Amino acid sequence: MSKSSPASSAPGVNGLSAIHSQAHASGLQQVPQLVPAGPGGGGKAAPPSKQSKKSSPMDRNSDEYRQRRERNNMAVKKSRLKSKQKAQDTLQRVNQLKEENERLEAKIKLLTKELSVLKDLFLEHAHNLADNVQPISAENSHAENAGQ
Amino acid sequence: MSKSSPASSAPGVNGLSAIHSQAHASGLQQVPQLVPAGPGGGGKAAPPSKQSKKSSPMDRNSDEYRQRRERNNMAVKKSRLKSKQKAQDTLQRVNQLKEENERLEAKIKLLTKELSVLKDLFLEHAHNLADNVQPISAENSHAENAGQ
DNA sequence: TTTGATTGCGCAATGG
DNA sequence: ACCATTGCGCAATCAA
Repeated sequence: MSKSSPASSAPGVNGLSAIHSQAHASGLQQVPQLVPAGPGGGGKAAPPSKQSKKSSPMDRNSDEYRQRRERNNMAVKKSRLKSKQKAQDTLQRVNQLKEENERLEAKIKLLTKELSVLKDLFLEHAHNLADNVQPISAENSHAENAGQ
Repeated sequence: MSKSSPASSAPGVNGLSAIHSQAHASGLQQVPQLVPAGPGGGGKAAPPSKQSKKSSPMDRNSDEYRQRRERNNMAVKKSRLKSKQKAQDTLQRVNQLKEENERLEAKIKLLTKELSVLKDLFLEHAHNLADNVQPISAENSHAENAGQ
């Protein structure tokens, strides 16, 4: 993360048109072609002897450079593939979850119904029992007298 | 900062040390203002009649070119943003579904338990009834008198 | 035909 | 030093 992009143009409002042709730092490659003399600017009188790779813009013709680029390109490709795959998996996961959800909901519906039936049966029985227990006053309709 | 070498001359960059990969020119190269013959080989002949499309090399220094590029860059940015957002939404959706799933499962568990309890009660009653109905060879089993 | 939207790709900076 | 990620620009292609 992080976003330290060089300068680049600022899209924005645009007036866009004034600064073009500017070499974009990143996207455009214009290759300096050769490594200037190093940061020191002027001179560097021959430092020790080992300074070959590093501390220099690294020239793009270098074999090493090309190699690194190629490797990176592969890595990028791989990474992107992976990323895409993951996204797809996530999407699949959504469908999977949706299905399971439906399944669960159906089950709930079923259970609810079963429960309802059973409860009704219970009520019926309870009434029957009540009738048995209190058949005395036959006319008394409702009113649950509990106890005996 | 930086240099402004608009375009004036071709980079001179060299080009490619070797004919690597395809002619696809990707981000590199500022190619002289000339148009290649087309993507490699492809040879998709142009449709009959109607001349090819852009026969013009379309110079990259062109004002119009820069404008088009800029527009496309914006579009690309936008598109990618959107894409990223969508992916994020999908991820969120997954979590949402997962939550609901848990909720449903909990409910199922509850209902199942309730059902189980009711069934047991039911069996008990059934036994009681049986005892009442068939006390004949009843050795006084275990039954619990319905009492209430 | 034009124009925005997408997509594959390479480069470079940066994170690990 | 190396690979993995990520933002970015370019160009080809799609879709209106």
